[in-house]
Amino acid sequence: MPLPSFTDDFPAWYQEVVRQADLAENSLVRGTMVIKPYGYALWEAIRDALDLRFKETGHQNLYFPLFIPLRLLEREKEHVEGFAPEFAMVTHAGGEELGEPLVVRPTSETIIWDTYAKWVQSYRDLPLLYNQWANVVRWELRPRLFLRTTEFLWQEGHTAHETEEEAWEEARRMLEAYRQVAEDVMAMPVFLGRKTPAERFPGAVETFTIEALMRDRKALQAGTSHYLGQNFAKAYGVQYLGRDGEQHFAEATSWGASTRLVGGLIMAHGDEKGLRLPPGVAPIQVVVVPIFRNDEERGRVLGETERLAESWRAVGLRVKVDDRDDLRPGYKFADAELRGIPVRVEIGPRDLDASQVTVVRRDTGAKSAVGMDAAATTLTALQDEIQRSLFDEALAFREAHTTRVGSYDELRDAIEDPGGFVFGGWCGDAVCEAKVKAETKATIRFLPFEPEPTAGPCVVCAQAAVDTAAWAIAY
RNA sequence: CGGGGCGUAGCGCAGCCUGGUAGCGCGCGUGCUUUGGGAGCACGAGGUCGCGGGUUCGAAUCCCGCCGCCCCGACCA
Repeated sequence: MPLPSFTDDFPAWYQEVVRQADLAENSLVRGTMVIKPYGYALWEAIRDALDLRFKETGHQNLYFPLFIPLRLLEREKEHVEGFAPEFAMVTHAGGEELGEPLVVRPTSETIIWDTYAKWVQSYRDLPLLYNQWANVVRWELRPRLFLRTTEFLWQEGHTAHETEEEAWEEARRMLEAYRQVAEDVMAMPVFLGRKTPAERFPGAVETFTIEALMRDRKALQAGTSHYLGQNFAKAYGVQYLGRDGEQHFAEATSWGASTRLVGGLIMAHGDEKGLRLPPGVAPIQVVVVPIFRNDEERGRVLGETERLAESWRAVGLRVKVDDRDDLRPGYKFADAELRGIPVRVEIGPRDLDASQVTVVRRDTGAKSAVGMDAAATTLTALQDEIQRSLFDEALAFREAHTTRVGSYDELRDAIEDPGGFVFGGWCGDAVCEAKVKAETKATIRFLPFEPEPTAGPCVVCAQAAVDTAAWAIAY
């Protein structure tokens, strides 16, 4: 089945890619999804890349329960108000109405900090550098596979520190971990910055974000890291005896990234033919399609194909031989393209006669003949080349869709065309922020860490700017 | 919750206005021929027509009620 054109109808294209490439499908309860093996493999690759960086920075995994007593959530006022509309609550269990409703976690700060209160007595107990891989539930009105589902998989890091400085460093360190995974593994360039108070995590003092640009020119928040100050420590009574002999509240951070990243991966690189996966996350890096016309050729080709595939696996490539008996090569080519496999190798009688294989890049479509002996080296080098090339292409696309403006008219125009990110001065007033949102649907995605001196006055009200803001229409 | 639309085979749809015993494409199964860009032919399997009630000799079709889903408006990884 051909895909809908992604320039004409991007949402339809997205939905069909997810379906046809066997990534996921909707399940019975609205907003819930079944993640299928190929889609889950993408998540595993992202998860492993993140987990590796968490461990490298000294974190350990642990696990907290799914259910949280409602009263526990209510202790941090801003936090509970922020999440209350999205709660899924359990009111009945064991055949009776519960004395106290249980909230299915929308995030775990509350139960974790309530527990940390028992674990933290002294400065010697700090820092706590913990992370959990879990599912969470936020009741969604407008679900979309991977991008916004009622239940999703994610990781949430929750750390406790002795000093404010340490906690700020932690929040920035984990933002950097997200940047690395997005850019170096997923080949998805991201901007880093702070959120405005309106877009901040409920209960946070500061929220940092990585923001990516999708091929329909909409922005995607791809990961967030929060400096929580002492808000949760105070609400849940996490105090320690300090080096100075006094009681102090612990300093906190939290940080999360979710299965939404799979959606970002699809939308950052996809094209008219389907997915284009960077080798860093591709479950299959090389697909081999054997070609033959009769039983004699079949035996010859399949034998050689398996031998070559094994030699490529031996150098560390993830190789799959598409030996499905009932499908013709043309179908397999299209199928491999749909699934975004970075490199396709065709091996047929003509190749065998010339001691070569035919190599086709998914990202550019370029086809070349490579001698069998050199193939392992060539294929390995190609993975790096494609990884880099996808990143460069995405970066060029983002640069072509990033504008700097000095007035409200320019802002409006730039949101329409070229779309993407629009940088301009901002006075810091939520009224100006809300006005832009109401009139253009664009929100402030982030405030860059380094304000741009050229940004000029607030593009909305012309008062003095205190920040540069990056506006975009977002998912 | 306000506005618009849709429920018929695994998926996408036609049939409904003008009642007469359910059809098309894709997919699925078997066989033969095919195989370097999404194969062809033949045969075949598969349906409580969203649910309940009513009108009628007869309802996917007409009437009443209900349920569910999708799209557009206020929040969110």
